[in-house]
Amino acid sequence: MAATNADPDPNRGVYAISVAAELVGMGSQTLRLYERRGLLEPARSDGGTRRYSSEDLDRLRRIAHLVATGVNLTGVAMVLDLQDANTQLRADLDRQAALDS
Amino acid sequence: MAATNADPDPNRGVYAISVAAELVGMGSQTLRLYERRGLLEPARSDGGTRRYSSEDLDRLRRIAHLVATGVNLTGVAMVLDLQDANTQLRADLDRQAALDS
DNA sequence: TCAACCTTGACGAAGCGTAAATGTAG
DNA sequence: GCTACATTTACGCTTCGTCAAGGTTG
Repeated sequence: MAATNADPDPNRGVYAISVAAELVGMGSQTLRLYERRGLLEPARSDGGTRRYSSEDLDRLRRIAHLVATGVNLTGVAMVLDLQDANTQLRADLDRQAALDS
Repeated sequence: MAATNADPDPNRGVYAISVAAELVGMGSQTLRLYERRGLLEPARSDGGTRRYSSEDLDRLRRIAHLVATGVNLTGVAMVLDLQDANTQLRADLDRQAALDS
């Protein structure tokens, strides 16, 4: 199979807060607020500066969509968990169905 | 199998708004608000008076729990749908697993 | 060195629950 | 006829997003 380890550039997809905020269309303060509410936990540098990964950005985009719909932050956390559980269940079901083919 | 049709008392489990509110521990105005936000649609009498069924009360209790957790009404609607979908998926998965026994 | 980061506190806007006013159903 | 229902409007309280102040990281 193809190599999936040993990323040649470990800094790829790692962004400072202002860049991450720009990429997802939010303000930096908003990203800090979401973290304080437990919606996200970006990595930190040794000095304490936040480092956003590509996965963090994906999650922020999902959060943005829910917030735009009118869901508050407590609801966002719950909806994200339920959506993930739902996705996992569908995958399990597909795998089970394949056994019965 | 046992008879599940032909309910001998079709009014069983049908309540006026003040009774329903008391049973679920809310105010009547709150029930009207939830209806206006699309969380619930109780039946109406010919004159327009709301009639809450036992299923309506169950749903109201689920709503109460989510609201107490801090989810707003937009989020409540979404969470209820996701929970129901989740429950359905688990049932499907159990049924599929039984075929592979 | 200085721009971008950090935290904390404060403020306006919107949503939620409740109460008041007025009229109708049972 | 009188109580409980209906709807609409208005009012406090909380949450969310943003800004400002003051200090630290890179």
